[in-house]
Amino acid sequence: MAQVNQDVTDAELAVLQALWDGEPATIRQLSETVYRDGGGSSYATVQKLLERLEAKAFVARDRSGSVHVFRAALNRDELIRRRLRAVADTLCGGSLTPLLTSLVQGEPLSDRDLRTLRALIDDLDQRV
Amino acid sequence: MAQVNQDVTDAELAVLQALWDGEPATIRQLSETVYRDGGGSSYATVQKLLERLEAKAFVARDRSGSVHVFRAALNRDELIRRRLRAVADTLCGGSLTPLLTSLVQGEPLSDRDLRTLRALIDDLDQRV
DNA sequence: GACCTCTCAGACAAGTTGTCTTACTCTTCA
DNA sequence: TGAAGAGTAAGACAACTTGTCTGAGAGGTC
Repeated sequence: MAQVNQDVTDAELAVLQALWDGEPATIRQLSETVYRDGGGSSYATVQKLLERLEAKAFVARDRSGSVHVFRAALNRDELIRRRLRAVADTLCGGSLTPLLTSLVQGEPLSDRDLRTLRALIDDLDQRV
Repeated sequence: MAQVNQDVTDAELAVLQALWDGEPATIRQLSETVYRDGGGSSYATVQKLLERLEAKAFVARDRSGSVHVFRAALNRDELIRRRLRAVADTLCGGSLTPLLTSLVQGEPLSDRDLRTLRALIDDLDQRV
């Protein structure tokens, strides 16, 4: 099985962001959003990026109309989770706990963040 | 300013891991650790990887002896933090909070993790 | 002074990534 | 009906990254 790189590159991410905001959209709409400043073949570039994103199943393409319509098949939270897992896999033997402690200890959290976090944990406790 | 890629590649990480375990070490020692299975020019490979790591200030080189000795200038926790920050920057506008909530909500945490986390937060609360 | 082990500098192929070109297919409408 | 315009499909391309390797030269040691 030809293993494609299961992540999103910068240019691909720009297209995804546009889909997260406006979806669903055609290539033309996306190329106008992403490459606002014009620039010759931006259409073809977006087309290629969408093709690659589709190959990774990160966008879905509706071929039913005469003009294809694209929508994101991966939302921001899923992408975050994917990248966190990648960090855990390469640096923590797959465990997510070190990431948690790093986040809580490392950077100073605002009161608001602390409260949110505590609420989340209380919630989890209840559910047990 | 020629911006070097401020991350660690897979091969570089293998060398770093060896330094985290055994440090400090010479190129020869490292190449024997990292490329246990032998393989011709592993020495030169490790040498190049260390050169690149040094350029990024992720390892420090002691040139005082006739044989250079290397040690890690970046530990695992710092690398974790760096990667988390990269995720936050590209996907959350720099905020780390979405990462936290993703971790707490996304994957089921063990009782042990929950307790650790709660203790960490209590600790932070006290300090305020 | 021959030999060994270093360091240093750079070459290299393979892969990735962003962009562009070309060829072809559909619609649409005069 | 058929020419024009807009779309899709496929692949070429340069620039860059990454892992590996080569060759030249320096410095000990016996």
